Amino acid sequence: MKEKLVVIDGNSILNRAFYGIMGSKMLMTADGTYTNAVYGFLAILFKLLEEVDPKYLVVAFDVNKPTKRHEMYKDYKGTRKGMPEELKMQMPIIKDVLAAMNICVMTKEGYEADDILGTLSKYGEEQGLDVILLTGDRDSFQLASDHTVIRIPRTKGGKTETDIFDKDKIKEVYGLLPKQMIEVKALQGDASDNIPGVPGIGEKTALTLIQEYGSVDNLYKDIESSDTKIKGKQLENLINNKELAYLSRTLGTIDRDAPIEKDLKLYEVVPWNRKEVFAIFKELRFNRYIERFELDKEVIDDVKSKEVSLEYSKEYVEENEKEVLDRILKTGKLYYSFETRKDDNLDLIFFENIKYANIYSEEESKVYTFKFGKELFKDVFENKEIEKYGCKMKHDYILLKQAGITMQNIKYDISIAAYLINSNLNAYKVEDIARDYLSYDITTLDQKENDSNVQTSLFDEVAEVDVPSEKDIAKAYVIYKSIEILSEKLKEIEAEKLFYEIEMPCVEVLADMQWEGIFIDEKELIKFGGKLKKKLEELTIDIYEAAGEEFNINSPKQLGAILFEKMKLPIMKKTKSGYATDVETLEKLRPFSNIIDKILDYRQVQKLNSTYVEGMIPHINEKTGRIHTTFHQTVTATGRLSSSDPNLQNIPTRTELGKKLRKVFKAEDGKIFLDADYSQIELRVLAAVSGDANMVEAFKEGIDIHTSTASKIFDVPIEEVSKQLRSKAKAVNFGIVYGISDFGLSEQVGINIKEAKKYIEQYLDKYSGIKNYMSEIVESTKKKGYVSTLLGRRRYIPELQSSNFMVRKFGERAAMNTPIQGTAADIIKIAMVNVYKTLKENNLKSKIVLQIHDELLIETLEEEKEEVKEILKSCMENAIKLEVPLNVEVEEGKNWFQAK
DNA sequence: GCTATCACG
DNA sequence: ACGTACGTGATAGCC
Repeated sequence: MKEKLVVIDGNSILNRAFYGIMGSKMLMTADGTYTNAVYGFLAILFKLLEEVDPKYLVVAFDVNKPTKRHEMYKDYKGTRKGMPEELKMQMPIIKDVLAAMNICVMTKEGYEADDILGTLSKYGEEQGLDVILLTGDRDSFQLASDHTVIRIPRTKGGKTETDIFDKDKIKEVYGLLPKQMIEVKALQGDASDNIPGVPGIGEKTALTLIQEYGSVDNLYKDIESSDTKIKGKQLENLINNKELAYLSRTLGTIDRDAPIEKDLKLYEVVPWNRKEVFAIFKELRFNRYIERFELDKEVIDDVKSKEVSLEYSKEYVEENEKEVLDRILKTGKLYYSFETRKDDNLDLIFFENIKYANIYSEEESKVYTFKFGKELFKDVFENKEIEKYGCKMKHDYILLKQAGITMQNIKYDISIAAYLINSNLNAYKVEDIARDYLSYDITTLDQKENDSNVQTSLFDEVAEVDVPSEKDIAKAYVIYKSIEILSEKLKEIEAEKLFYEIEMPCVEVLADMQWEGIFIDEKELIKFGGKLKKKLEELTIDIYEAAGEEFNINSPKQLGAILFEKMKLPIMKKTKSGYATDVETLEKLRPFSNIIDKILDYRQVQKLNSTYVEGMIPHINEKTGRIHTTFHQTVTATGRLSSSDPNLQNIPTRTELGKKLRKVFKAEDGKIFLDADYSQIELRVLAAVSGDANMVEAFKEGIDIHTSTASKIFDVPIEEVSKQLRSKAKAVNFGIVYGISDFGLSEQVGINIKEAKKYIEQYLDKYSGIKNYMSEIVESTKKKGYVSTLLGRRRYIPELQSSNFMVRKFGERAAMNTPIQGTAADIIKIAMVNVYKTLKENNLKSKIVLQIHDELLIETLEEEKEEVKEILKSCMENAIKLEVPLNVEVEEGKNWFQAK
């Protein structure tokens, strides 16, 4: 076997990686440094190294200066936009990484990476090597030969694979020799490099011509002879643009004799400088790669020196605690972090309590650690005059509540600030913020501490050390230190009002909701579960009988085998791993067998039982008998809340059976639920932000919006809108909010794409304001990189910069949807804050229990009921002044089912 | 840990 | 021509 030389077109691959990576969420550090291209580049590189295991490896880059091609043709690459900033900033990073990996990086002034590929492949062949060129650029096909293949990566569902093009493959695809690809390009040109080619000749024609004539020379020989077959416009174009064709051929020809350093020794693959690679990966947060190559093992000692110069001192306060505390708090500002311990005996929500309180003194640049005690801290945390600065303060609020303390003046939560700055990240812990905004790594602080502890305990067998955690101490400092930067950024993006007036007040509201929880009748729930289980047994028997054998109905794989292999039902749709068996697919199979009905029933009942009965029971708090869901304020990209453990924002309501579950969510004895719902909030927001006259008017007039839409797009009078038409219009309205596609609408409504397209055209015709709004929002998002809600909440949409059609389209839909969903989220948050405040001010005992995006569930007393109804309606409807009225309906009931 | 499915707005 | 509605979280199966 021959030795192998791999040459990579660095620019091309980096570019691919930049645009190709879907989960761009995780690939940007919070301070705006993008890392996705570097990450993707490495993914592709590692994969290749694994597959090919080359002896020699070179990564070639373009030089950011004009090349000889520019001299020949001043408009060369003239249409190319500059690299987006997000990609440009990754250029030096990848070079650092490659340097640390001791990989040969090659550039040559006046030449492009392509030319280096060409030259090295020639040289490699001469040296008797097999050459593999890795690039995203199909121009390189001209370089293929018996000993040179081209690999083009493609991302497929997060996995990177490469298509291999050798001489034969090119013959197969294009019917041409590699060298002839140059000839094709001479005629076709290349839009991305602004190589002109012959006007009027595209890929198809160019291919056909070269297949027929072999080369540009031969083609013109034929044209210039008398009996050419080519005629008409095409002939004219060819004749008139002969020079362009030859210029394009020259421009498109890769130089195989660039004056670069040819020395195999330089290209040899050698071990990495692992410490350096580790340091870079650590900074880039490439933990996957660190683990994969076990980079952390040997380097842990080295990091210590590189890491953190946290500029604070610390002190454990053992006496005169009160005085020390008072002295620190003279500023009226409390920067704190808690260290907690597990606590099985705890009678409330969490199984942990506060062990130490770390408090940062700005004046002394010092973190004081106090043993936590209610006596010492109650006054401090309940003092409304002292501003509290922390991280994840909802959590702290509940920890304090468990100690009998109700935190007041929750002023500044850095996780919330970081979320507003970039809502795309998936963690906003102190550690994350320290890393992203201060370049500190505080995650290893205790490890180091432990290491030294272990050593001492060798001598002292029962050295049960219980010293305060270094990491938790550092947190108090980080909270103080990061606020400067976070606040500056908040100001920069004009999100201060959103932060101080909506999100921060919301922290207490949510904390209180979580603390109060919602009552659930466990007995009744279990009874309901019993019924479901019985039903499941019956259905199971029926299904087994219909199938002729027993199998696991819950396994899509086994179910697929039964339906499509054994029973030979028609296959409508496939998934990656087998047959699709989702509801829509099964619905279509209904006519073929009565097993389908049973399976659909089974699925529904199984879902209810497993998720909502069995899944709910462990969440019933032993002491309170209530469910304390966790509301998340920093999860969604749009600004909505989310709920987990359990998720109480997706309790069934769409089916009769599922709805019954809501009966077990009850108001306490003597109390009653109020359920307040915004009607059509998203469409109203759409009307308002787009200012579309027709839609605004419909809402002002109080006409049913779907009926109104139906009348508009189907061109029938309002009175004559049938149920069917209304329901179709409703789907269109929904579609619009989601960033409509004809395909999506056709799937939803069950019509063909053409018809769906017609509906949409009609819609955008009648609602021209919405049409304009949608195209403007996409444009501005593309330009700015983010969209904003009415209240200035930002969402970055890097997908919009993608060259991948699918990814970009997704970005467009997200850009259209976010201002709508996000503004609605802003509005209900304002409403919640106002409701909470008003209830409190009026000394009412009512509590907000749940928020379900456009709905608030309140637990109230009979005697407060009417007053609270008024408060709800007024706070919610007047949360914001829009071009259209907001409409809220309030229902009441003993349980959630009734109140809905 | 990933995939498929399905619950909600 | 690309393949397609937006935003979430939980469960089960399977590797």
